[in-house]
Amino acid sequence: MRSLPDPTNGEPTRKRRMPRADRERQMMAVAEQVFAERGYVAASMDEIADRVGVSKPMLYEYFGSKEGLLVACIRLARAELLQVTSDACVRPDTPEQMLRQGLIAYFRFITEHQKSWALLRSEAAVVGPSAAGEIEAVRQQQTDLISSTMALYAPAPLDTAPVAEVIVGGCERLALWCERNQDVTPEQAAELVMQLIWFGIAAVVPDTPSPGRG
Amino acid sequence: MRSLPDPTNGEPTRKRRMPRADRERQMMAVAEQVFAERGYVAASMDEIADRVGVSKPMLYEYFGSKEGLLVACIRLARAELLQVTSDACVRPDTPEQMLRQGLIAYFRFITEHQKSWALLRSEAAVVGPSAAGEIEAVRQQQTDLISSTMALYAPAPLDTAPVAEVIVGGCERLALWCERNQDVTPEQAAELVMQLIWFGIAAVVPDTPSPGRG
DNA sequence: GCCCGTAGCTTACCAGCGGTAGGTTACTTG
DNA sequence: CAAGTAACCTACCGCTGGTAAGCTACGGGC
Repeated sequence: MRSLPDPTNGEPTRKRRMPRADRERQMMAVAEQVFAERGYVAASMDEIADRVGVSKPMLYEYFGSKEGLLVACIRLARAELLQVTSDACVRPDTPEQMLRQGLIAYFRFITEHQKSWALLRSEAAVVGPSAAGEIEAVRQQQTDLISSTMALYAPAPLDTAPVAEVIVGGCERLALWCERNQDVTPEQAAELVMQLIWFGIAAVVPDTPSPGRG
Repeated sequence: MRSLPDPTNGEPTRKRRMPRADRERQMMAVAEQVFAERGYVAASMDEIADRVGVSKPMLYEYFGSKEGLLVACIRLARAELLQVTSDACVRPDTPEQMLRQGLIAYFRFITEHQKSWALLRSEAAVVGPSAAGEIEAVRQQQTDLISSTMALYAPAPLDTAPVAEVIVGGCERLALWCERNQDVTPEQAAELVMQLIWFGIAAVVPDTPSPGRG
Protein backbone atom coordinates (compact mmCIF):
# COMPACT_ATOMS: atom_id res chain seq x y z
CA MET A 1 0.00 0.00 0.00
CA ARG A 2 1.17 3.50 0.63
CA SER A 3 4.32 3.93 2.65
CA LEU A 4 4.06 5.51 6.05
CA PRO A 5 7.32 4.45 7.63
CA ASP A 6 7.72 7.28 10.10
CA PRO A 7 4.60 8.93 11.50
CA THR A 8 6.45 11.92 12.92
CA ASN A 9 8.69 12.55 9.96
CA GLY A 10 8.07 14.98 7.12
CA GLU A 11 5.64 17.71 8.11
CA PRO A 12 5.59 17.78 11.86
CA THR A 13 2.13 19.22 12.41
CA ARG A 14 0.58 16.94 9.77
CA LYS A 15 -2.29 15.30 11.53
CA ARG A 16 -3.33 11.83 10.54
CA ARG A 17 -6.86 12.56 11.65
CA MET A 18 -8.49 15.78 10.64
CA PRO A 19 -11.97 17.32 10.96
CA ARG A 20 -14.52 16.49 8.34
CA ALA A 21 -14.67 19.90 6.66
CA ASP A 22 -10.92 20.00 6.10
CA ARG A 23 -10.80 16.43 4.86
CA GLU A 24 -13.62 17.12 2.45
CA ARG A 25 -11.80 20.07 0.96
CA GLN A 26 -8.65 18.00 0.62
CA MET A 27 -10.57 15.20 -1.04
CA MET A 28 -12.18 17.55 -3.53
CA ALA A 29 -8.81 19.05 -4.41
CA VAL A 30 -7.28 15.64 -5.04
CA ALA A 31 -10.34 14.42 -6.92
CA GLU A 32 -10.30 17.43 -9.22
CA GLN A 33 -6.67 16.66 -9.97
CA VAL A 34 -7.20 12.97 -10.63
CA PHE A 35 -10.33 13.51 -12.72
CA ALA A 36 -8.38 16.03 -14.79
CA GLU A 37 -5.45 13.67 -15.24
CA ARG A 38 -7.20 10.41 -16.03
CA GLY A 39 -10.68 11.46 -17.04
CA TYR A 40 -13.75 10.50 -15.06
CA VAL A 41 -14.15 6.94 -16.28
CA ALA A 42 -10.50 6.03 -15.96
CA ALA A 43 -10.11 7.67 -12.55
CA SER A 44 -10.60 5.16 -9.77
CA MET A 45 -11.88 5.88 -6.31
CA ASP A 46 -9.07 3.73 -4.93
CA GLU A 47 -6.47 5.99 -6.47
CA ILE A 48 -8.13 9.14 -5.16
CA ALA A 49 -8.37 7.66 -1.69
CA ASP A 50 -4.78 6.54 -1.91
CA ARG A 51 -3.50 9.96 -2.88
CA VAL A 52 -5.47 11.60 -0.12
CA GLY A 53 -3.88 9.14 2.26
CA VAL A 54 -7.14 7.67 3.41
CA SER A 55 -9.15 4.56 2.68
CA LYS A 56 -11.92 4.34 0.12
CA PRO A 57 -14.95 4.13 2.40
CA MET A 58 -14.16 7.61 3.69
CA LEU A 59 -14.89 9.00 0.24
CA TYR A 60 -18.23 7.23 0.24
CA GLU A 61 -18.92 8.35 3.79
CA TYR A 62 -18.54 11.97 2.77
CA PHE A 63 -19.71 12.07 -0.84
CA GLY A 64 -21.93 9.04 -1.23
CA SER A 65 -20.72 7.94 -4.65
CA LYS A 66 -18.21 8.63 -7.37
CA GLU A 67 -20.76 10.82 -9.08
CA GLY A 68 -21.38 12.64 -5.81
CA LEU A 69 -17.70 13.44 -5.56
CA LEU A 70 -17.70 14.81 -9.07
CA VAL A 71 -20.79 16.88 -8.34
CA ALA A 72 -19.13 18.34 -5.27
CA CYS A 73 -16.10 19.35 -7.33
CA ILE A 74 -18.27 21.00 -9.95
CA ARG A 75 -20.36 22.79 -7.35
CA LEU A 76 -17.25 24.23 -5.76
CA ALA A 77 -15.90 25.47 -9.07
CA ARG A 78 -19.32 26.85 -9.91
CA ALA A 79 -19.42 28.97 -6.78
CA GLU A 80 -16.01 30.39 -7.59
CA LEU A 81 -17.02 31.16 -11.15
CA LEU A 82 -20.16 32.95 -10.04
CA GLN A 83 -18.11 34.94 -7.58
CA VAL A 84 -15.62 36.31 -10.09
CA THR A 85 -18.09 36.93 -12.92
CA SER A 86 -20.81 38.63 -10.92
CA ASP A 87 -18.19 40.69 -9.12
CA ALA A 88 -16.89 41.84 -12.47
CA CYS A 89 -20.37 42.83 -13.61
CA VAL A 90 -21.31 45.17 -10.78
CA ARG A 91 -18.61 47.78 -11.17
CA PRO A 92 -19.21 49.07 -14.71
CA ASP A 93 -22.25 51.22 -15.45
CA THR A 94 -22.82 50.70 -19.16
CA PRO A 95 -24.19 47.34 -20.37
CA GLU A 96 -21.39 47.05 -22.90
CA GLN A 97 -18.77 47.36 -20.20
CA MET A 98 -20.69 44.97 -17.95
CA LEU A 99 -20.66 42.29 -20.59
CA ARG A 100 -17.02 42.93 -21.48
CA GLN A 101 -15.81 42.80 -17.89
CA GLY A 102 -17.86 39.69 -17.25
CA LEU A 103 -16.34 38.01 -20.28
CA ILE A 104 -12.82 38.92 -19.21
CA ALA A 105 -13.45 37.51 -15.75
CA TYR A 106 -14.84 34.34 -17.31
CA PHE A 107 -11.91 33.75 -19.64
CA ARG A 108 -9.49 34.56 -16.86
CA PHE A 109 -11.12 31.97 -14.62
CA ILE A 110 -10.98 29.36 -17.37
CA THR A 111 -7.34 30.12 -18.04
CA GLU A 112 -6.39 29.73 -14.41
CA HIS A 113 -8.28 26.48 -13.94
CA GLN A 114 -7.37 25.24 -17.41
CA LYS A 115 -6.38 21.70 -16.61
CA SER A 116 -9.19 20.83 -14.28
CA TRP A 117 -12.04 23.03 -15.43
CA ALA A 118 -12.29 21.87 -19.01
CA LEU A 119 -12.24 18.28 -17.84
CA LEU A 120 -14.78 18.72 -15.12
CA ARG A 121 -17.12 20.37 -17.54
CA SER A 122 -16.71 17.75 -20.21
CA GLU A 123 -16.90 14.81 -17.89
CA ALA A 124 -20.03 15.69 -16.06
CA ALA A 125 -22.41 15.05 -18.90
CA VAL A 126 -21.42 11.46 -19.15
CA VAL A 127 -22.09 10.45 -15.61
CA GLY A 128 -25.75 10.64 -14.94
CA PRO A 129 -28.67 12.92 -14.31
CA SER A 130 -27.37 14.51 -11.15
CA ALA A 131 -23.92 15.42 -12.47
CA ALA A 132 -25.35 16.48 -15.79
CA GLY A 133 -27.82 18.64 -13.93
CA GLU A 134 -25.03 20.17 -11.92
CA ILE A 135 -22.99 21.14 -14.93
CA GLU A 136 -26.13 22.44 -16.54
CA ALA A 137 -26.61 24.57 -13.46
CA VAL A 138 -23.25 26.18 -14.09
CA ARG A 139 -24.42 27.27 -17.49
CA GLN A 140 -27.81 28.25 -16.15
CA GLN A 141 -26.02 30.44 -13.67
CA GLN A 142 -24.10 32.15 -16.46
CA THR A 143 -27.06 32.51 -18.77
CA ASP A 144 -29.16 33.91 -15.92
CA LEU A 145 -26.49 36.44 -15.14
CA ILE A 146 -26.22 37.54 -18.75
CA SER A 147 -29.94 37.36 -19.29
CA SER A 148 -30.77 39.49 -16.27
CA THR A 149 -28.07 41.99 -17.20
CA MET A 150 -29.49 42.28 -20.67
CA ALA A 151 -33.03 42.57 -19.38
CA LEU A 152 -32.01 45.78 -17.63
CA TYR A 153 -31.53 47.45 -20.99
CA ALA A 154 -33.46 45.43 -23.53
CA PRO A 155 -37.17 46.07 -24.19
CA ALA A 156 -39.60 43.76 -22.45
CA PRO A 157 -40.71 41.53 -25.35
CA LEU A 158 -37.13 40.58 -26.27
CA ASP A 159 -36.49 37.02 -25.17
CA THR A 160 -33.05 37.18 -23.66
CA ALA A 161 -32.76 33.52 -22.67
CA PRO A 162 -31.76 31.99 -26.01
CA VAL A 163 -29.42 34.90 -26.67
CA ALA A 164 -27.64 34.19 -23.42
CA GLU A 165 -27.43 30.52 -24.38
CA VAL A 166 -25.63 31.38 -27.60
CA ILE A 167 -23.20 33.63 -25.75
CA VAL A 168 -22.38 31.03 -23.12
CA GLY A 169 -21.95 28.31 -25.70
CA GLY A 170 -19.77 30.48 -27.88
CA CYS A 171 -17.56 31.37 -24.95
CA GLU A 172 -17.16 27.75 -23.93
CA ARG A 173 -15.96 26.74 -27.35
CA LEU A 174 -13.70 29.74 -27.62
CA ALA A 175 -12.18 28.92 -24.25
CA LEU A 176 -11.35 25.42 -25.45
CA TRP A 177 -9.87 26.89 -28.60
CA CYS A 178 -7.75 29.24 -26.51
CA GLU A 179 -6.29 26.23 -24.71
CA ARG A 180 -4.91 24.96 -27.98
CA ASN A 181 -3.67 28.43 -28.94
CA GLN A 182 -2.07 29.50 -25.73
CA ASP A 183 -0.91 32.90 -26.94
CA VAL A 184 -4.46 34.27 -26.71
CA THR A 185 -5.05 36.31 -23.57
CA PRO A 186 -8.40 36.43 -21.73
CA GLU A 187 -8.71 40.07 -22.76
CA GLN A 188 -8.27 39.24 -26.43
CA ALA A 189 -10.79 36.43 -26.22
CA ALA A 190 -13.31 38.70 -24.53
CA GLU A 191 -12.74 41.35 -27.15
CA LEU A 192 -13.37 38.90 -29.96
CA VAL A 193 -16.67 37.85 -28.42
CA MET A 194 -17.60 41.48 -27.95
CA GLN A 195 -16.85 42.18 -31.59
CA LEU A 196 -18.90 39.22 -32.67
CA ILE A 197 -21.79 39.33 -30.27
CA TRP A 198 -22.21 42.82 -29.06
CA PHE A 199 -22.88 44.47 -32.34
CA GLY A 200 -25.24 41.63 -33.05
CA ILE A 201 -27.06 42.49 -29.89
CA ALA A 202 -26.99 46.14 -30.89
CA ALA A 203 -28.81 45.15 -34.04
CA VAL A 204 -31.50 43.40 -32.02
CA VAL A 205 -32.03 46.06 -29.39
CA PRO A 206 -34.20 48.85 -30.90
CA ASP A 207 -32.16 51.56 -29.15
CA THR A 208 -29.33 51.08 -31.57
CA PRO A 209 -30.27 50.91 -35.24
CA SER A 210 -29.41 47.76 -37.13
CA PRO A 211 -27.00 48.09 -40.04
CA GLY A 212 -29.88 47.12 -42.32
CA ARG A 213 -27.76 45.02 -44.61
CA GLY A 214 -29.41 42.77 -47.16
CA MET B 1 -30.90 -15.65 -20.86
CA ARG B 2 -32.87 -14.23 -23.74
CA SER B 3 -35.79 -16.27 -24.97
CA LEU B 4 -35.65 -17.80 -28.39
CA PRO B 5 -38.46 -20.32 -28.20
CA ASP B 6 -39.37 -20.48 -31.87
CA PRO B 7 -36.72 -19.63 -34.46
CA THR B 8 -39.17 -19.40 -37.35
CA ASN B 9 -41.81 -17.38 -35.56
CA GLY B 10 -42.21 -13.63 -35.70
CA GLU B 11 -40.57 -12.20 -38.79
CA PRO B 12 -40.18 -15.04 -41.21
CA THR B 13 -37.21 -13.79 -43.19
CA ARG B 14 -35.34 -12.62 -40.08
CA LYS B 15 -31.99 -14.26 -40.30
CA ARG B 16 -30.24 -15.31 -37.13
CA ARG B 17 -26.93 -14.97 -38.90
CA MET B 18 -26.22 -11.94 -41.00
CA PRO B 19 -23.19 -10.53 -42.84
CA ARG B 20 -20.79 -8.40 -40.90
CA ALA B 21 -21.62 -5.05 -42.51
CA ASP B 22 -25.33 -5.43 -41.75
CA ARG B 23 -24.69 -6.59 -38.22
CA GLU B 24 -22.39 -3.66 -37.61
CA ARG B 25 -25.02 -1.20 -38.75
CA GLN B 26 -27.58 -2.86 -36.53
CA MET B 27 -25.22 -2.82 -33.57
CA MET B 28 -24.49 0.88 -34.03
CA ALA B 29 -28.18 1.67 -34.21
CA VAL B 30 -28.91 -0.22 -30.99
CA ALA B 31 -25.84 1.22 -29.27
CA GLU B 32 -26.86 4.76 -30.15
CA GLN B 33 -30.25 4.06 -28.63
CA VAL B 34 -28.92 2.51 -25.44
CA PHE B 35 -26.24 5.16 -24.96
CA ALA B 36 -28.94 7.79 -25.34
CA GLU B 37 -31.25 6.07 -22.86
CA ARG B 38 -28.84 5.18 -20.09
CA GLY B 39 -25.84 7.40 -20.71
CA TYR B 40 -22.46 6.01 -21.65
CA VAL B 41 -21.32 4.94 -18.18
CA ALA B 42 -24.57 3.29 -17.21
CA ALA B 43 -25.00 1.54 -20.54
CA SER B 44 -23.65 -1.99 -20.41
CA MET B 45 -22.24 -3.95 -23.28
CA ASP B 46 -24.30 -6.92 -22.13
CA GLU B 47 -27.49 -4.98 -22.58
CA ILE B 48 -26.51 -3.75 -26.03
CA ALA B 49 -25.58 -7.27 -27.08
CA ASP B 50 -28.80 -8.58 -25.61
CA ARG B 51 -30.97 -6.10 -27.49
CA VAL B 52 -29.18 -6.82 -30.73
CA GLY B 53 -29.89 -10.47 -30.10
CA VAL B 54 -26.27 -11.48 -30.11
CA SER B 55 -23.65 -12.28 -27.52
CA LYS B 56 -21.18 -9.81 -26.12
CA PRO B 57 -17.97 -11.00 -27.78
CA MET B 58 -19.45 -10.11 -31.15
CA LEU B 59 -19.42 -6.46 -30.16
CA TYR B 60 -15.76 -6.74 -29.25
CA GLU B 61 -15.02 -8.67 -32.41
CA TYR B 62 -16.38 -5.83 -34.51
CA PHE B 63 -15.62 -2.70 -32.47
CA GLY B 64 -12.78 -3.71 -30.18
CA SER B 65 -14.03 -1.98 -27.06
CA LYS B 66 -16.88 -0.03 -25.56
CA GLU B 67 -15.14 3.17 -26.51
CA GLY B 68 -14.64 1.85 -30.02
CA LEU B 69 -18.36 1.28 -30.33
CA LEU B 70 -19.05 4.82 -29.19
CA VAL B 71 -16.49 6.18 -31.63
CA ALA B 72 -18.14 4.28 -34.46
CA CYS B 73 -21.52 5.78 -33.55
CA ILE B 74 -20.11 9.28 -33.48
CA ARG B 75 -18.27 8.81 -36.73
CA LEU B 76 -21.45 7.70 -38.44
CA ALA B 77 -23.42 10.67 -37.14
CA ARG B 78 -20.58 12.95 -38.13
CA ALA B 79 -20.66 11.79 -41.72
CA GLU B 80 -24.40 12.41 -41.87
CA LEU B 81 -24.02 15.86 -40.37
CA LEU B 82 -21.33 16.85 -42.83
CA GLN B 83 -23.53 15.60 -45.65
CA VAL B 84 -26.56 17.72 -44.81
CA THR B 85 -24.70 20.89 -43.83
CA SER B 86 -22.29 21.02 -46.73
CA ASP B 87 -25.12 20.19 -49.11
CA ALA B 88 -27.07 23.14 -47.73
CA CYS B 89 -24.13 25.46 -48.22
CA VAL B 90 -23.47 24.87 -51.90
CA ARG B 91 -26.79 26.03 -53.32
CA PRO B 92 -26.98 29.66 -52.17
CA ASP B 93 -24.71 32.27 -53.75
CA THR B 94 -24.49 34.98 -51.08
CA PRO B 95 -22.45 34.32 -47.93
CA GLU B 96 -25.37 35.36 -45.75
CA GLN B 97 -27.61 32.77 -47.35
CA MET B 98 -24.89 30.15 -47.18
CA LEU B 99 -24.55 30.60 -43.44
CA ARG B 100 -28.30 30.72 -42.93
CA GLN B 101 -28.99 27.58 -44.93
CA GLY B 102 -26.13 25.81 -43.20
CA LEU B 103 -27.55 26.75 -39.82
CA ILE B 104 -31.02 25.57 -40.74
CA ALA B 105 -29.63 22.25 -41.90
CA TYR B 106 -27.67 21.93 -38.67
CA PHE B 107 -30.61 22.62 -36.39
CA ARG B 108 -32.80 20.35 -38.44
CA PHE B 109 -30.31 17.52 -38.06
CA ILE B 110 -30.10 18.07 -34.31
CA THR B 111 -33.87 18.12 -34.02
CA GLU B 112 -34.24 14.85 -35.87
CA HIS B 113 -31.54 13.07 -33.90
CA GLN B 114 -32.50 14.79 -30.66
CA LYS B 115 -32.41 11.86 -28.28
CA SER B 116 -29.21 10.31 -29.44
CA TRP B 117 -27.22 13.24 -30.76
CA ALA B 118 -27.07 15.33 -27.62
CA LEU B 119 -26.01 12.30 -25.62
CA LEU B 120 -23.42 11.10 -28.05
CA ARG B 121 -21.87 14.52 -28.10
CA SER B 122 -21.87 14.92 -24.36
CA GLU B 123 -20.71 11.44 -23.58
CA ALA B 124 -17.69 11.31 -25.78
CA ALA B 125 -15.53 13.69 -23.81
CA VAL B 126 -15.63 11.50 -20.77
CA VAL B 127 -14.39 8.34 -22.33
CA GLY B 128 -10.86 8.79 -23.38
CA PRO B 129 -8.56 10.40 -25.88
CA SER B 130 -9.85 8.58 -28.93
CA ALA B 131 -13.54 9.31 -28.36
CA ALA B 132 -12.80 12.84 -27.27
CA GLY B 133 -10.76 13.28 -30.42
CA GLU B 134 -13.59 11.95 -32.49
CA ILE B 135 -16.15 14.34 -31.08
CA GLU B 136 -13.66 17.14 -31.45
CA ALA B 137 -13.39 16.15 -35.09
CA VAL B 138 -17.12 16.75 -35.47
CA ARG B 139 -16.67 20.31 -34.33
CA GLN B 140 -13.51 20.71 -36.38
CA GLN B 141 -15.52 19.65 -39.37
CA GLN B 142 -18.11 22.32 -38.67
CA THR B 143 -15.64 25.06 -37.88
CA ASP B 144 -13.66 24.22 -40.99
CA LEU B 145 -16.78 24.44 -43.10
CA ILE B 146 -17.76 27.79 -41.62
CA SER B 147 -14.21 29.05 -41.61
CA SER B 148 -13.61 28.20 -45.27
CA THR B 149 -16.96 29.68 -46.25
CA MET B 150 -16.11 32.90 -44.46
CA ALA B 151 -12.64 32.99 -45.95
CA LEU B 152 -14.23 33.27 -49.39
CA TYR B 153 -15.56 36.69 -48.49
CA ALA B 154 -13.53 37.98 -45.57
CA PRO B 155 -10.26 39.86 -46.07
CA ALA B 156 -7.08 37.85 -45.74
CA PRO B 157 -5.81 39.02 -42.32
CA LEU B 158 -9.09 38.20 -40.58
CA ASP B 159 -8.59 35.10 -38.48
CA THR B 160 -11.74 33.13 -39.14
CA ALA B 161 -10.93 30.15 -36.91
CA PRO B 162 -11.92 31.58 -33.49
CA VAL B 163 -15.00 33.17 -35.02
CA ALA B 164 -16.09 29.80 -36.31
CA GLU B 165 -15.48 28.32 -32.86
CA VAL B 166 -17.84 30.83 -31.28
CA ILE B 167 -20.51 30.13 -33.86
CA VAL B 168 -20.29 26.37 -33.43
CA GLY B 169 -20.32 26.64 -29.65
CA GLY B 170 -23.24 29.04 -29.68
CA CYS B 171 -25.22 26.76 -31.93
CA GLU B 172 -24.55 23.76 -29.76
CA ARG B 173 -25.88 25.48 -26.68
CA LEU B 174 -28.84 26.86 -28.53
CA ALA B 175 -29.66 23.40 -29.83
CA LEU B 176 -29.73 22.06 -26.29
CA TRP B 177 -31.91 24.97 -25.24
CA CYS B 178 -34.28 24.19 -28.08
CA GLU B 179 -34.69 20.68 -26.74
CA ARG B 180 -36.11 22.08 -23.53
CA ASN B 181 -38.30 24.54 -25.44
CA GLN B 182 -39.70 22.30 -28.08
CA ASP B 183 -41.83 24.95 -29.76
CA VAL B 184 -38.76 26.46 -31.42
CA THR B 185 -38.33 25.38 -35.01
CA PRO B 186 -34.93 24.90 -36.67
CA GLU B 187 -35.69 27.91 -38.88
CA GLN B 188 -36.35 30.13 -35.89
CA ALA B 189 -33.19 28.97 -34.18
CA ALA B 190 -31.16 29.63 -37.29
CA GLU B 191 -32.71 33.06 -37.61
CA LEU B 192 -31.81 33.95 -34.05
CA VAL B 193 -28.20 32.99 -34.61
CA MET B 194 -28.20 35.01 -37.82
CA GLN B 195 -29.54 38.02 -35.97
CA LEU B 196 -26.95 37.64 -33.26
CA ILE B 197 -23.90 36.59 -35.22
CA TRP B 198 -24.27 37.84 -38.71
CA PHE B 199 -24.50 41.50 -37.96
CA GLY B 200 -21.58 40.99 -35.63
CA ILE B 201 -19.68 39.57 -38.52
CA ALA B 202 -20.89 42.46 -40.63
CA ALA B 203 -19.26 44.77 -38.11
CA VAL B 204 -15.96 42.91 -38.43
CA VAL B 205 -15.89 42.52 -42.20
CA PRO B 206 -14.89 45.84 -43.78
CA ASP B 207 -17.27 45.33 -46.71
CA THR B 208 -20.31 45.98 -44.58
CA PRO B 209 -20.24 49.07 -42.37
CA SER B 210 -20.45 48.55 -38.62
CA PRO B 211 -23.33 50.19 -36.74
CA GLY B 212 -20.75 52.42 -35.12
CA ARG B 213 -22.30 52.30 -31.72
CA GLY B 214 -20.47 53.69 -28.67
C1' DG C 1 -5.57 11.28 35.57
C1' DC C 2 -8.98 8.35 33.77
C1' DC C 3 -13.19 7.08 31.44
C1' DC C 4 -15.99 6.91 27.58
C1' DG C 5 -18.77 8.70 23.67
C1' DT C 6 -18.24 9.62 19.19
C1' DA C 7 -16.03 11.24 14.85
C1' DG C 8 -12.64 9.53 12.02
C1' DC C 9 -10.85 5.66 9.98
C1' DT C 10 -9.86 0.69 8.45
C1' DT C 11 -9.96 -4.21 6.66
C1' DA C 12 -12.31 -7.36 4.09
C1' DC C 13 -15.60 -8.31 1.24
C1' DC C 14 -19.47 -8.45 -2.79
C1' DA C 15 -21.74 -7.75 -7.39
C1' DG C 16 -21.45 -6.23 -11.86
C1' DC C 17 -19.09 -4.73 -15.86
C1' DG C 18 -15.48 -4.47 -19.50
C1' DG C 19 -12.90 -7.67 -21.84
C1' DT C 20 -11.11 -12.49 -23.53
C1' DA C 21 -9.98 -17.57 -24.63
C1' DG C 22 -11.38 -21.20 -27.01
C1' DG C 23 -14.81 -23.94 -28.93
C1' DT C 24 -19.25 -24.56 -31.96
C1' DT C 25 -22.53 -23.87 -35.81
C1' DA C 26 -24.23 -22.65 -40.12
C1' DC C 27 -23.55 -20.67 -44.61
C1' DT C 28 -20.68 -20.89 -49.09
C1' DT C 29 -17.88 -22.81 -52.63
C1' DG C 30 -16.02 -26.44 -55.17
C1' DC D 1 -20.94 -33.91 -49.77
C1' DA D 2 -16.51 -32.21 -47.97
C1' DA D 3 -14.35 -28.52 -45.94
C1' DG D 4 -13.09 -23.86 -45.13
C1' DT D 5 -14.39 -19.93 -43.01
C1' DA D 6 -17.34 -16.28 -41.15
C1' DA D 7 -20.59 -15.79 -37.63
C1' DC D 8 -21.50 -16.92 -33.20
C1' DC D 9 -21.57 -18.83 -28.32
C1' DT D 10 -20.38 -20.34 -23.30
C1' DA D 11 -17.64 -19.61 -19.60
C1' DC D 12 -14.54 -17.26 -17.50
C1' DC D 13 -11.13 -13.28 -15.37
C1' DG D 14 -9.74 -9.00 -13.03
C1' DC D 15 -10.86 -4.68 -11.69
C1' DT D 16 -13.79 -1.13 -9.88
C1' DG D 17 -17.75 1.01 -7.61
C1' DG D 18 -19.83 0.27 -3.41
C1' DT D 19 -20.75 -1.73 1.53
C1' DA D 20 -20.73 -4.11 6.32
C1' DA D 21 -18.85 -4.24 10.47
C1' DG D 22 -15.58 -3.22 13.49
C1' DC D 23 -11.38 -0.52 15.37
C1' DT D 24 -8.99 3.83 17.38
C1' DA D 25 -7.64 8.25 18.65
C1' DC D 26 -9.22 12.66 20.26
C1' DG D 27 -11.82 15.62 23.55
C1' DG D 28 -14.84 16.65 27.36
C1' DG D 29 -16.59 15.54 32.07
C1' DC D 30 -15.57 14.16 36.60
